[in-house]
Amino acid sequence: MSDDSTRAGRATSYDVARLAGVSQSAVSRCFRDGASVSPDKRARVEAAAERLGYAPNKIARSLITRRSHIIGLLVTERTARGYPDLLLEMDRAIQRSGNRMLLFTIADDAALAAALADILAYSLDGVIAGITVPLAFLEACARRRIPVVLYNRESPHAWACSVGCADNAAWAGLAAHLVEAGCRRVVFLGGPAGSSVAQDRLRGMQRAAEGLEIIAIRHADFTYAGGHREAPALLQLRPDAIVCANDAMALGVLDGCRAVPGIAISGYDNVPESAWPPYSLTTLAPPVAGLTKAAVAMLGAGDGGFVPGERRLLRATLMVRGSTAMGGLVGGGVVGAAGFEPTTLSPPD
Amino acid sequence: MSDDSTRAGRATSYDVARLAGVSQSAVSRCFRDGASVSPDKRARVEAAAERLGYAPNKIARSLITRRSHIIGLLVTERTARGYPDLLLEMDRAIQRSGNRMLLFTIADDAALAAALADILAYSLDGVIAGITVPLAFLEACARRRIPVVLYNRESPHAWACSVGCADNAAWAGLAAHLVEAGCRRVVFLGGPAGSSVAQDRLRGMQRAAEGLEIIAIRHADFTYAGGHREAPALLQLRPDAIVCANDAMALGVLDGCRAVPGIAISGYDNVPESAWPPYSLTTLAPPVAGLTKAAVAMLGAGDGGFVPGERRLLRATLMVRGSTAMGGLVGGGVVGAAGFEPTTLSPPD
DNA sequence: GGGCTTAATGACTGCGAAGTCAAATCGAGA
DNA sequence: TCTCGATTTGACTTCGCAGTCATTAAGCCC
Repeated sequence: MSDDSTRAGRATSYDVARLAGVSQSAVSRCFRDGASVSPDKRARVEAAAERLGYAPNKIARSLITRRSHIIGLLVTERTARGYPDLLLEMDRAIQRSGNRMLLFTIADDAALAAALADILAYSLDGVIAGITVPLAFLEACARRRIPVVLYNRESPHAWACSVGCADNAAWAGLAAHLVEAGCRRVVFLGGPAGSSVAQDRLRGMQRAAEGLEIIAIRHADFTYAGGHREAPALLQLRPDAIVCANDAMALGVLDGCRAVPGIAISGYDNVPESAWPPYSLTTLAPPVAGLTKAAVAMLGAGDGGFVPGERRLLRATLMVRGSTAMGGLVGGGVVGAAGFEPTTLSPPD
Repeated sequence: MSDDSTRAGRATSYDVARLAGVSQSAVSRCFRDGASVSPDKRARVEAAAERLGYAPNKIARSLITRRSHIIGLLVTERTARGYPDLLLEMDRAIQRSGNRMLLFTIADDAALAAALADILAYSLDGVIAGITVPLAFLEACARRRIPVVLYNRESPHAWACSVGCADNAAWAGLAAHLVEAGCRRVVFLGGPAGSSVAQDRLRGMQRAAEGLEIIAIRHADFTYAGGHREAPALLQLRPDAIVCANDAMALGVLDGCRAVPGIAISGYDNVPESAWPPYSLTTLAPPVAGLTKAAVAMLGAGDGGFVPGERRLLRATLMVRGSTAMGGLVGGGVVGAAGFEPTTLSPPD
């Protein structure tokens, strides 16, 4: 056949209008809600659209509606690699809100600057930032009325909303648990200096360290390899417990300390691996599904509008496992295999 | 101040033109390459743009240039969760090509249909599919000249390109290694029935099984939990080796078999965890960075054009580790800790 | 059947930039 | 100083669709 459907490129609303014998306006009305079209006209239009494989061009539409239905997610490369479930849950929540997710994994300052410029250039419908962004960017978003939700960090600007994790109770629970397990001397293995969540977690532990003595604070890079490298130095401090700022490091520390039993080790994030038998890592579990849902909801993308400056806190829970059992870590064998359901997960920098 | 930069919304090229005392055309020319503008006029325009915080609206631009500079990535939820480095490497490669990545994680057929519709509706500049897509979609892309690259799967349509992993040599290497380790009776733990990579890997192993007897083929769901669940049944078959279609399952099997030493276990993907001491998993390593780079390059997004129907194969390598050492797995202690550099990774369904 | 409200309809404009084209400007060579 | 080619320049059109508005048709009550 040589009808319009075989030509290159896609059909436009004018093509459909011509084929259906109606105006372009009528076609447009058939593809958006709230417009009134007579049943027979709608049928004709839909038949023509079907025949031409027509669907409205969302780029063109967004130019006039000023809504792209695209939401940007800003994360560091480390977060993208270490917390796959975060990306997955975000995309799920964003899809459920009727939008799509444009991913910006940030490697360095240049990449961040480019990403922020693109967010404005594409005039996205909203941004979720799992990374610390410059104040000037928030100001630009405020001026352009672009909703912003900061993930796991507080907002320095009245425009941006934020979601975070209320983990004081969980930290207190961990501290009590460690005391009960007979620990006194604790080493805290923190994250990179620039990371705001690393700071939050250090403070969280410090506030909770009732009955414990934090004999040292050391730093690694939030990775398994970093924790593993740090293990010997940590052992030299002769601690009863090593509290790590995230699971990846804790797992590395744990593997680096297997030769020395009797040390309790904990993490933060509750990544899937922490539940695996060789680790059975005690950890603090942020409610990632809830946080992502809340973040997307606060953007006001699906339904209501964006309410600037809101802050939402969800409670973290303590997951006690074998790595802090009486007498410390069990030697590496199977330690009470339980469920390995895809657990919840994690927060970014 | 009450200049234009304080008003809501962003400045347009007309605003800049007015402020600079030039035409909109001139402003436009200043922000794209290949156009000639006199130096002083360019300076005036840039000053005005700076003052107004102007940058071209990429949505509006894409309407007329027909290039959105957005590339879609289609993956299953399982892939998104299990292979974070794949997403990361993809986004890196896409960013380097001057584009952005729109992520489509697919949960079910409805989500797939919606995603494919959106890919057409947003008229993306290209699609990389790490999931099997309907032939009709490829036809639609061909008609609209939308570049498509299939990741880890062959194309059923002359339009789409594909990248894949040449792993016959690696499979042969694994088989030889197992024979040398004294293995004869092999059980293959495959993936879900619908997965094309699961089938590829089964066939890869079958072709290579020189000197080995595949005494059984069983199936799990590509997850750690699935492998762990399957372990007891596998052990009942009294195999010398268990060859798994991916690392996640292999790690689960390994943890489920620790009580029974002397069984070689291998995986496929070389995920970071496979290098961790308690696992030290022998595995086949696909060149993920190379595959992602190739996929993006074949889209022709950065420079040249898209050449339909190309196929690119990159070689996988065998990573021999402790899990297939003489006499099988070592009991769970530290097994030769080596480097834990973020290893390469993995392929989707 | 007249006057009324409500629904349906199409011509037209605008979103914000890029591309086209002809006019204007500039330089260099004769 | 004049002419010819090359560079600048701005008016105008285009991309595809949604929204505005005035017009027409349809229902409805008395």
